[in-house]
Amino acid sequence: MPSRSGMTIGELSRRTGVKPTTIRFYESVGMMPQPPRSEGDRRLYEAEHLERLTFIKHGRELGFEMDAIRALLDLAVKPNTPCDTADRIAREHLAEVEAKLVRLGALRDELARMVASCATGKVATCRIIETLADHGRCAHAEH
Amino acid sequence: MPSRSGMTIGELSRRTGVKPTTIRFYESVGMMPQPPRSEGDRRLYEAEHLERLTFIKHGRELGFEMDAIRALLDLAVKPNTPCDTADRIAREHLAEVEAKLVRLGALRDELARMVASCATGKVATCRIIETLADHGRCAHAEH
DNA sequence: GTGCATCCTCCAGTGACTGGAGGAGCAAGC
DNA sequence: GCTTGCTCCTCCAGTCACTGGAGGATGCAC
Repeated sequence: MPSRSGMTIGELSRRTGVKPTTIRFYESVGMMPQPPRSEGDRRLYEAEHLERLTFIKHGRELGFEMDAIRALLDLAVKPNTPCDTADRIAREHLAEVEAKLVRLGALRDELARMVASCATGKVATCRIIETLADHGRCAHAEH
Repeated sequence: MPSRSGMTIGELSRRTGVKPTTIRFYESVGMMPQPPRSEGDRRLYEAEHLERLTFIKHGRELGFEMDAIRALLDLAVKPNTPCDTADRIAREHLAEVEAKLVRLGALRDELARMVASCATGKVATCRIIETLADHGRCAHAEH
């Protein structure tokens, strides 16, 4: 079954939610292959491109860096290698995400505290400014 | 009480944990003032610079964008204005942070699920690759 | 006076895009 | 056939918040 038509970059964009400029960018950095072109020099994409772009998009949404996604894509196309590498990449990323969650949680508490204690008075007594200026008054974990 | 000596950029760096290059960068974009120089053209910082840089650093750690910090710094130096603006900035940021926390939590769950379900077999049966490739199998909230 | 650390400026690079200029292709309506 | 308006093309510059290197000057201890 040969490809009947292929979709334009706009259609691929609509189906994946990735902007045309970004798709072209992915092509330019080798994350997406150069697709065949129409007579009028337009990119024509097939289902395989849709899949690959979905993979990339999903990876980016999960916060993977492009290098990590590249590695995962390499693995994805040779299905008989053991998946230790994919596992390691995901595990490392999970650790990072968990650390970030802790940080961000502390951050939210600090901000909530700041907002709550601002009695909408003058800046001179505003805790938001104080909290940022004064280290001693800071409830943030990492100093 | 006039300033006795002033510290070098290296010392300021050590005390704040902000790299010299970054301090110079902050100066170049107007976030930090141009400090007086020594005879040998070195930057000499005083306590006020330490405070301001701490303010900036703290703001960045809390995830404020540089424009927001600039706005807060402007407020901080004129203490008689009402702090509605500072309050608004913090409130907006708090909302963003809370949204981010939710997203990141979902992400962690997804990643944990991915890692847990990888039976260290072959890539062909590895859920990490699957999860990234296949939209249907995805537990992630935003599609 | 001789190392060596620190400092200086300037400039280019990073990641992951984004947007604009300037032009060509294409489909629909008149 | 012609015009309108959208999509597409390439190329290039800009974004944010830094980071790092080149090439040279300064400062200080031994």
